[in-house]
Amino acid sequence: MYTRKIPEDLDCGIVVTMKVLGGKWKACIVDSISKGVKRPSDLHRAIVDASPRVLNMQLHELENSGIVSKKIYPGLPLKVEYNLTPLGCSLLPVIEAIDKWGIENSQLITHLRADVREV
Amino acid sequence: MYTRKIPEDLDCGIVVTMKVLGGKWKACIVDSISKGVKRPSDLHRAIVDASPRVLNMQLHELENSGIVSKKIYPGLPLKVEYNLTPLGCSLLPVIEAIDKWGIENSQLITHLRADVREV
DNA sequence: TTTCATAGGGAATAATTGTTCCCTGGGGGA
DNA sequence: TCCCCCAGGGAACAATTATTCCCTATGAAA
Repeated sequence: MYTRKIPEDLDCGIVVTMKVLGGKWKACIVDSISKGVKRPSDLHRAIVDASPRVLNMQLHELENSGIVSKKIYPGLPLKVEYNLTPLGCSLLPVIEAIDKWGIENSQLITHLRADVREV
Repeated sequence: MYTRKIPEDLDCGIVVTMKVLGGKWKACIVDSISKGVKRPSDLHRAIVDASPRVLNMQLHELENSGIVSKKIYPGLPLKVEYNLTPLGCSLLPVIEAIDKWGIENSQLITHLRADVREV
């Protein structure tokens, strides 16, 4: 188990949401699941840029934040499915707002591409 | 200058927005500025948990993403003021959605406090 | 004249997060 | 039998991000 060394205050809504959604691919995962991509292997194929390992870890974190639920179908071949919980669904408008802004402004920040943080 | 080693694809709106808003305190900074806390020293006092150094760095990054603009008043004593640009204002609904979700659900995830990432 | 406030940067280091590589174990096709 | 599918974890390491400490400079107050 890993224990944070630096405490976080969860007074601020922003910090709370970011804690749940802050991982590199979490919002993408939730988004994909909401669009019907529910099985781990499908998610891997849908989000190619994410390494499979992180995807699994972040799925697990989302599960234990109560955002997604995991359903294991008995029998072989193995079948696992992730679904949004009601709490997860309540995140959708937030994610949509984030996605929308990004799409609308993707040109504006093209110059931010790789190597900013200069000076 | 720092150059990312791992490329990012900016095709996904979520990734774009997170690039702009992803720093630990950026959303809080934008939020504060929108509420009238515009001078660096006031921001430091408003967001106590952030170390002053990061606050400066993130302000600078926000500036060069075009989210905030910096106004330097000539003369002494020194006076600097940050304001939201129109682009920055367009982020407000997004931030508000994030904040709202977090506030509404802060109790639900209290058990996520410090030490998750178990197993 | 020491101390505080203003605004901020450099450098080193710590903390966090993500990646890579490799392994478990069973089913099924060539 | 060899290889790929499924679902997933351990360990070590690389990359990123944040913190800490200490520095610049000027004005004003104690």
